[in-house]
Amino acid sequence: MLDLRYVSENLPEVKAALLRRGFTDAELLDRLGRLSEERRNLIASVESLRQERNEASQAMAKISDKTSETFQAKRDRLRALGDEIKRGETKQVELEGELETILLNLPNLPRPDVPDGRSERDNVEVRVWGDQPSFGFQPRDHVEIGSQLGILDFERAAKISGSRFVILKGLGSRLNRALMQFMLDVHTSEHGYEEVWPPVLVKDSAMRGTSQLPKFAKDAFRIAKDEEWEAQADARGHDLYLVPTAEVPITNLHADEIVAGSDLPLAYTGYTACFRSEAGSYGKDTRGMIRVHQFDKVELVRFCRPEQGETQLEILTGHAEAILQKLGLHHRVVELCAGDMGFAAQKSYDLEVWLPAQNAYREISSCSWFGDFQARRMKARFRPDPKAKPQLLHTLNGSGLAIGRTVVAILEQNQQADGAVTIPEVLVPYMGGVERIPPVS
RNA sequence: GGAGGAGUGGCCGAGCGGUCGAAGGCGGCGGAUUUGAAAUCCGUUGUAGGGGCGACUCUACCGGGGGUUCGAAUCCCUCCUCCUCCGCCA
Repeated sequence: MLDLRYVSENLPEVKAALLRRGFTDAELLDRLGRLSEERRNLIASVESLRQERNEASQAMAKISDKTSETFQAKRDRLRALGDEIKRGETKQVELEGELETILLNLPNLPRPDVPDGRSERDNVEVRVWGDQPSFGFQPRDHVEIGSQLGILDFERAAKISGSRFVILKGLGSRLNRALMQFMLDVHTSEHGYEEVWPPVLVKDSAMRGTSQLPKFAKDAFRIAKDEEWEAQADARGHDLYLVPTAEVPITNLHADEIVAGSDLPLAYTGYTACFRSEAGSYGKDTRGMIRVHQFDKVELVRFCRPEQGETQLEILTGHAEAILQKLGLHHRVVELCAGDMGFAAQKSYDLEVWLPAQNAYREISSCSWFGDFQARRMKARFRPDPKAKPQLLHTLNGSGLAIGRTVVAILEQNQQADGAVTIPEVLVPYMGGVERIPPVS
């Protein structure tokens, strides 16, 4: 959420910045400006009425004879004053509700250094790591490889849960588990993150804190979705969302808190299953496990002082990238253009891993710096030093990494002519010594 | 699911319907004392919004919301959360 005061006082700049990311509703911003002005005037008048009432009320307390005519007269006058205050308060609640609705639907402002652009085609390649693996044969895609090795089962997943689900089996399941362990181990013991195992069902306030709500409700799975179910008395207390990413519960760790400046930066890593409805992605990546309703991910979350944000983003991106490097997976880093960034981000890097069967780089991690955008929604603050006033934190997060897509990349990049897949060396200990998933004869 | 109990400032804990933003303690910060530290003493210490260049000032906030009242931390209603016991359960 943007700062109301900042937006009201800098309308032209805000319009220009939002335009860069394709937000063209200038009228909405003008309306916000008018409402903000109205609110300010209203507050001034209501407060002076309240002051008048407070002073008069105190005088009332000093009148000993509560039945006297003067007391009665004053009381009647104050009753009218009280009504007037109430009307003003009601109006204020209305205005602030409208303002909040607008603010909750405004995306973050891209940093000035974020490149212009409308879509992912305009993203800027920052660096490429490793070489494209070359095969002496036509590389197959992970669906083919996984099905043949008996480690991925899409048919049975569809039977049980529908489309866009996958079942991992045998060494495939083990690989998934090994990756989770490996990533968490690296981030905790080498990168200094504190490990967190959070709930995967969260309240709407948490979803609002990190900006999945209110704008992207269609993308999330919600418990108590239909009205009939919701109407049941038993359903109360279960209005929860399945997390689309561990970012939600982990970032909200410090919602409504004031942390000590001396504790910053804070760094957390955690694994969760992630659930996404993939609304509006019909026909996109329907094959395989690139885009499924449920996947596993290890997430990195950092909290810092505003002035640390820029550096922290580089650090966090490096931590995510280190996983790809240790796994020996060819990939590149791109900086997202203004038009391709997520709603809450003010600057983002994507890590894209090479998928030979698609002859393309595909996103495997997105690392973002949100400024105080999420912190304002969450009321997550820090005290710069013990005497100072609290300030909004800056938040960052990134996948470290999406495990499903990592499995895909390993299968595709490490496939052998005989149909086997080699296990990256760093994972072998986590695989109980298994060095390759053998071909089925 | 059943039965009880409780929600006050960073924490603990008082609080007659009216000078209560709220006693006291702890913690934090500043200072005195000390060679240094501990102990002790003194002072200070919430958040948000509005106005003012500023010193400053006004308003709101005692789990959330609503109500009664001239006036609510204090009375009423309601919701939420937490704790204890019983039942069920991985």
